[in-house]
Amino acid sequence: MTGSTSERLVEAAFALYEEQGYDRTTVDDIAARAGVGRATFFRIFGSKEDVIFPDHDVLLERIRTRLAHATVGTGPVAVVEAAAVVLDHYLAEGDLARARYRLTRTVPALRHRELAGMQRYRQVFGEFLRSWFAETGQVADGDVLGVQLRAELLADSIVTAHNHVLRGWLRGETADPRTQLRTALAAILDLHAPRPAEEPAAVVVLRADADLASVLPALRAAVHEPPPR
Amino acid sequence: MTGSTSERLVEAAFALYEEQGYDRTTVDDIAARAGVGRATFFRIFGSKEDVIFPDHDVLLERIRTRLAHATVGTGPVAVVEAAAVVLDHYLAEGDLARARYRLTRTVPALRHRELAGMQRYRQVFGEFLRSWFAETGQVADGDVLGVQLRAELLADSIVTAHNHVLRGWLRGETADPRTQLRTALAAILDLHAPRPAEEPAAVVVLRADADLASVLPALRAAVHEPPPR
DNA sequence: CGTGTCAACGGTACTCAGTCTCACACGGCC
DNA sequence: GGCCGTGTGAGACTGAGTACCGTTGACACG
Repeated sequence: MTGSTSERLVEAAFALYEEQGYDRTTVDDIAARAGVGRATFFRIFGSKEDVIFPDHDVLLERIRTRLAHATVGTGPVAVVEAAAVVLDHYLAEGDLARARYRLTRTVPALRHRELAGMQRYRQVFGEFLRSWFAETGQVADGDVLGVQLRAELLADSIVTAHNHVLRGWLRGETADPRTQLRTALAAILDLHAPRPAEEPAAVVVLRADADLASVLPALRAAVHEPPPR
Repeated sequence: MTGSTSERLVEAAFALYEEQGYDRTTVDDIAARAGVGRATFFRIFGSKEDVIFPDHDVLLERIRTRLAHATVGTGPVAVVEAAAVVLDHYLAEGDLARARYRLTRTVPALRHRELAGMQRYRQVFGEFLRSWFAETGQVADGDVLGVQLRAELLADSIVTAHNHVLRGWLRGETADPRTQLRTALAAILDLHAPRPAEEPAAVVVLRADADLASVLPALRAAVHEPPPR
């Protein structure tokens, strides 16, 4: 037997779901194929559906920490990179992600579970954006939509854009999903940006794989420097 | 016994879910309280969760017919009224909608079912918007986001705005939810409307995988140089 | 070396959602 | 009367998910 118990269960589940279909596969089948007891399956994965999904808790925590490091001026950067964290995870999964895609398209129960998972990402982004809008005054006090709704709307867009790009890659239609996501998110952030725009505005999205704090001073300096004549 | 079998089952289900909790209520309990057999329950409602939700199929069909009557110029009007159809349905439910709200906030299984229901509305709006965008040329051919994604984004916003207004009313915070929905949707449609004239704005997406210094020239150029007219 | 502890696992019994089948009652309809 | 479609109740059955118990094995500590 290779791999941990958890890995063997995941492999067995994916294999059986694809071979004989989700409905015709029992948890007993999966456990037997992985060489463990049925109880062990339910100890590791709470349900028959959870086996095929990534560990959302881990992913959400990574997003939260990335967003928590955002300062007043770097909200958009943090959002883009947080979304990129999730995308990168799926890209790294490769065939596993593709197999999951085939299943979620076919089995309603799995599609619903995926929806429930996505909602948690919306909430995390939404909560961040709500406080960010409030702190930075991005949304005026007398705004028609209000801070709460504007945060929800943008959070929806972020998640939807991510899923759109991801699906494109899963279908093999996208060569460079990472830049596609960044481009899309830049356009979306521009769409949601405050619109007293008579001034020429610039939305700059950077990828700071290294320490963000170390980049910020240089970035500020670069922006505030007089242009070379 | 008053009302049809279906109505009695709904009443019994709501009552028992609130009295003793969703998990501690069995379908047998509901059927017994309504004075019918267990099989009858599953004939009318497919599952234990479906009892408390409105008939989405009917509602979706109403939306589809309303959207189908839209001409090239009346897209936004159709969208607003289609959303209003749904809102009006919930408003007419009154206390029933409020009871459902209490349950969906509390019980995860019901929250997930609600999410699955909402997705269908997103799809209906999304499909309409996609063809409407394509037919009217609302979205340019060389658009960064593309017709498909733009339709998804706007569909998300419509559903989210609806839910936002509805929740506000369910919590007793809103006096006039109908006009509030129309106001919000107007603002959202404006947000997603094609930008009239190309204002001097620069969206710059950079990858700073390497040294920041190597990127700075491009950054300065983007920030300070006037955009090509 | 013996012994306590703790975590992971297997096994089993139980509840209950959901499906299916069969039998029965009721109402038209010829 | 006989016939048929429909709605219903009853009961059997599968399988997910939970709870509990006993076992094993690793790892200390004496």
